[in-house]
Amino acid sequence: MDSTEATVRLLEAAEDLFYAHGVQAVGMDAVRERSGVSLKRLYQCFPAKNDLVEAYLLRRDERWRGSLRDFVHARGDDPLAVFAWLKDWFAEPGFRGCAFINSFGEFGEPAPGIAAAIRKHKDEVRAYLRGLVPAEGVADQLFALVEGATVLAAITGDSGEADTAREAAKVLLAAQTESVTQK
Amino acid sequence: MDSTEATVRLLEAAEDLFYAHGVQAVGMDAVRERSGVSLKRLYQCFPAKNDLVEAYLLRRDERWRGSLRDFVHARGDDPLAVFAWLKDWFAEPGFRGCAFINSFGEFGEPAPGIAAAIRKHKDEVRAYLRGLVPAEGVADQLFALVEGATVLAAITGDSGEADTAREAAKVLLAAQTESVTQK
DNA sequence: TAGACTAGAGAACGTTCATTCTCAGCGCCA
DNA sequence: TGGCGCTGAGAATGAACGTTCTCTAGTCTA
Repeated sequence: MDSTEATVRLLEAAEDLFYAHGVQAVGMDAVRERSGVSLKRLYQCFPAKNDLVEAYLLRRDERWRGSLRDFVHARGDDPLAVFAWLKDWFAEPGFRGCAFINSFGEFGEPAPGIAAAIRKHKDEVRAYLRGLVPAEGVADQLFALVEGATVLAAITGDSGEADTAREAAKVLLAAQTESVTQK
Repeated sequence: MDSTEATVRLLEAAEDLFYAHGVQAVGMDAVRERSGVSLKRLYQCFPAKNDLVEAYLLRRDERWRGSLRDFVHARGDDPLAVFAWLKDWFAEPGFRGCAFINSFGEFGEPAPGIAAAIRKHKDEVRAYLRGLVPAEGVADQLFALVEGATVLAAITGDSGEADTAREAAKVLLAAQTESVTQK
């Protein structure tokens, strides 16, 4: 096993474990066991746990947004498709809310790299929604709905939160169209 | 110092510390130091840290909702006042997001009492909003906005998220009125 | 084939922290 | 006054865990 394969296996193990149980609850030994990579190699690839956490977040950000983007793009970049994607996500077996919000909660004073990764994710999602919705204000409103629905679905375990948010988004998008038409 | 005063001082210290730094980052010794209550007494009042955490959450829930309720009631129970209150909250010096969402993130598998306290808080807030807004669907939409704005304000540090959510709420409430009027 | 480097397995170290124990002091009741 | 029980201070315990170290064995090169 070369170093790049070890890195990938570590990141996959870390994502599974960190997302499922929380970062603090998972020891480096658990990552070693699940990845099949020795501790020595682990610390060669990631000199400290914080580095692994940061890499986990950056990787998850890419994959999460990629999945959303592909799904929505296949539906003609309809902003409402975002909420259909959310509903699928909420209903997945291991769904435990937003990894970035959870990490934010876990670390009172996060290491700088971790804090940056969390903010980066939210910034990127916001930028993506702004690209999807002409009016910037409305994009930000949808963003708040997305975050709220995610948090509530995680806590209540009810994927129907996506439908509630979708209904709200529909009204907000229609109101935007009207105000544009009136001008 | 009798036992009830010790309990109050412990809860106040716990709230300050747990909210500011996260539950896991605060040791029982820090609670002892801040409260001025001896470790022995601490463990008499709360046999384990989880009990203290649970009591902290239940107490914070009461106080948080009380503050919101009073503020909104003083403004004629206008649902939009909720977002004015949020904005004030977001701008407070020590604001670090929703204690319940943060705790949810901290504990991958929370102790039963803690999980129950988190769910209770969200259930109570939802019920409160439903009392404030006639249409149940719209109340739930506002709830998602509240949660989303809180999470984003915590991560970005921008209390303006409250305004974004308020604008969205205004549109949603107006749309509700229209649909009622049309009937 | 000898020697140098490397990897893996797992022991070891040092720290943190929840929880419990010890001990000395002090009020309270006979 | 003399013991009894409770208290606070803080040491002790035991576990978890991030990180490093040791040792053994294999592999590649000259």
